[in-house]
Amino acid sequence: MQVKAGSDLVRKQNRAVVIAALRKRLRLSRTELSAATSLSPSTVSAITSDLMNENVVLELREPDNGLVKRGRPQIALALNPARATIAAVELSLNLMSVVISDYSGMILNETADNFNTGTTNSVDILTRMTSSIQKCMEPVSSQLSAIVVAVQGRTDAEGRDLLWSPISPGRDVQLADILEAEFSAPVTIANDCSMIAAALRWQNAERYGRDFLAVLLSHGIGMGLYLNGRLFSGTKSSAAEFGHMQYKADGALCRCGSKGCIEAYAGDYAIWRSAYRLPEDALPPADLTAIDMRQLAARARSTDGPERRAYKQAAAAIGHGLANLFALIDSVPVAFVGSGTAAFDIMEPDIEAAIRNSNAGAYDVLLDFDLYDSETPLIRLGSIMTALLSVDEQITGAGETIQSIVQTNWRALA
Amino acid sequence: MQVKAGSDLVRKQNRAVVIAALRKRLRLSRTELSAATSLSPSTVSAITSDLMNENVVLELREPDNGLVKRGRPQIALALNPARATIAAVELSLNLMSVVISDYSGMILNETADNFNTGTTNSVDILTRMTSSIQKCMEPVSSQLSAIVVAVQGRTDAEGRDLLWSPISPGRDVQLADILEAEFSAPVTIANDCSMIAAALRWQNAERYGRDFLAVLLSHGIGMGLYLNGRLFSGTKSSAAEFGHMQYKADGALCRCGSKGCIEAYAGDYAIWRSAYRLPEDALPPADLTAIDMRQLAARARSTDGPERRAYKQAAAAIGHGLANLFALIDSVPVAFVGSGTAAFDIMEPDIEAAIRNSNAGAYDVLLDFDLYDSETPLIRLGSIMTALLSVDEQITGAGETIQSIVQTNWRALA
DNA sequence: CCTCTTTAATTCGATGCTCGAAATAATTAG
DNA sequence: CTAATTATTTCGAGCATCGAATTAAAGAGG
Repeated sequence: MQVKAGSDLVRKQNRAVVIAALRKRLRLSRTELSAATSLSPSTVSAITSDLMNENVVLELREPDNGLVKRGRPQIALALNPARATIAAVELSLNLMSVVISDYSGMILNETADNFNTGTTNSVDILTRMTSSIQKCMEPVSSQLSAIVVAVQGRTDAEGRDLLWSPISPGRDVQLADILEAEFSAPVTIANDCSMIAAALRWQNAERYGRDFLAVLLSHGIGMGLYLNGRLFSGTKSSAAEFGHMQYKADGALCRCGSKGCIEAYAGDYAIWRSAYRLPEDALPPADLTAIDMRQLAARARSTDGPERRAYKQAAAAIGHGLANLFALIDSVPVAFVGSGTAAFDIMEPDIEAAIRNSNAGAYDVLLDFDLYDSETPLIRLGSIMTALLSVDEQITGAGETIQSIVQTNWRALA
Repeated sequence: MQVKAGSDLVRKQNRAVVIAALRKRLRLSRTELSAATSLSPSTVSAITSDLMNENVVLELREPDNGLVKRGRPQIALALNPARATIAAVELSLNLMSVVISDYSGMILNETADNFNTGTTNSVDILTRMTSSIQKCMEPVSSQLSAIVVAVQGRTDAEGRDLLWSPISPGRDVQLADILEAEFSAPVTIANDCSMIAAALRWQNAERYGRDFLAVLLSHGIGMGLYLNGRLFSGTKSSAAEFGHMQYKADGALCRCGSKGCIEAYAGDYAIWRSAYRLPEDALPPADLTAIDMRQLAARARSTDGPERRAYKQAAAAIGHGLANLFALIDSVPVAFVGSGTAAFDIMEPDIEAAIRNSNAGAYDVLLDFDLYDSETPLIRLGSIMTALLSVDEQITGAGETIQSIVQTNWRALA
């Protein structure tokens, strides 16, 4: 049920509003903050004065922005870069990368560690991760305030444990607990596709404001989904396992061990397997390169052979999944991300056909696709922003929540 | 982005908390309210005094509850039944029923109107609906404060238009606008399965608190879903069209016009069609009775013939849909509702098998099913509660929303 | 160089909210 | 009839926002 409110929560909320405005617009005077937040100048004054005492916000006096104006000049405020330091870790197939950023989002240092993730047990991965972070922090003389680990695979709903990952044999690894003990900073374990979606939203709030879908087309198939301006996740795990919705009962073998998953038709390895007419229950080697796939796509474009059929089947599987998803949430803009987008031209017609041919197609279905060929920068941006926003939360005084008094219309059953 | 807060919103929130407590527990003294809401006695005093002036709350002096205690006796407060009157309308196949309730939830009057919905156009249905409501309001000398119409079919996301319904040929009927003009009360058009879910949640908050699923097994297949304590709906429509997720590409013909929907295998008409080996693209007459279906189920139980195969196929389709849904949201408790539950014993093993055989089954999947044979009382309860809670919203001062300051963990990308 | 105008930011008093403590009200116990 | 007990209201303190008045810091102009 809803919970009581007090004036302290009002302050927290308005502090959060001010910080969010600065996070988004980088430098704002008090007057501009007042306009942006619709708080009165006096309130902005009070809040920013607090925040300056807490070293969260700085006055930038230096740069006369050029235009000379009548009247007292505005003093720009900005988030204090030195207020906090965060780490964004990406763990993907055979690669662990670490980025350190200050509170303003500026990157201070980065490292990459290549090793065979498939043959490394979870204890060793953790050891590598802590030492990577430590190494990356060496030139930075400060403590970490937040760590976000973006990982291919399924995490628990609270973002603490890595339940399963295709890149490593470990299961139920309590990453967050261990890293928190090591760095005494709050740690979040996030699904990589969630971070992609977070990045898109940050980059382009216009287009990816409330509802959209990011689909990662790569060795495997992943998804990040925003609904109502919130990242969607499962009740117990990160879920949103688009790639593991079932396309065909008792169908092709998937990396996850089940049969018939969408990924088992649309992942790089699946397209490869199908193009080379390998048996559906065989897992081909995991070391397909982007070049291999580009050659495959080229052959699919040039001749109507098994390669093209493989891509068409992949498209049908993806379209089937989207149709089913749209049956549940209605159609939303979709951003396809990753190396698989290089062959999107081959697949698009069949993806569209599958959607139009389903129930979703009976309504004014929106087929609004964007392509982003590389996922890495998005995962990085999403992780950094997630970490920074979690620091913002700590600063505004997290923990409690003001519930929405009045939820939209009849969705309100308290 | 988040929006600023002021002390007026604190009051609104706390009023809402007080009203919600009274709505749930019916009669509470100020002391008990203070304990239930964790507001101080002084604040409860101030708020209840306001609410009594607004005729929202009444003091109940009469009933000495029996137990004699030391000290000043508590005065029970309750919602004032006379404060508002609401109408709950159910529009289903060949039946339109209306219930009038007072602000305390007591039913004041009800009517039912049987007619052939399939051959009635939307204008006539609307005429019948307004006159039904008027007739039902005749003995009640008051104005309506809210109307909820529960209807089989797809509504728009704001609950205003009926986009499509299997029971009537009309499309995009602007029910809410027209009824609001007629009764000058806020109107919500809701999907019937959403109302079923709302009722279950109200009835049993213990079990159906945060996350659960209601699946209607009847002539068609519908779903109502709560996630995070909120009713789930699509971005543009009520969506959540479980029955119209695709089970087999290019499969059996569905009422909705598409092919291969879950409903086209698991709806009563589909089971019947399959049991009688009618062609998959034929729509059998829509007048199957519960008795017909019970006989079919009996035959399926007694002999291993086409009837049993029909039910097993229905179960596979339902299990497939649940598995795909669980891939997205993780497994949740499921309440199966409606006449189809009478044959649930035949289907359960195959439903379970389909789920376990999918990716969802690889995790600690929860198979937690409940049966409710009749949907009508649930739809009624859900509609009444939805209407009452919308009146509560009007009273607490709806419109504005205090956003959650701090959203859980990293789901926060503002 | 001094004053006026203009715009930014702060200060101050008013108002609204919750809360704790004290006061008041309405009972039973004896 | 008085004391004890429990419920509710009243009152002052504390905190937050806001509008108006004040102070601060520039450019414009003679």
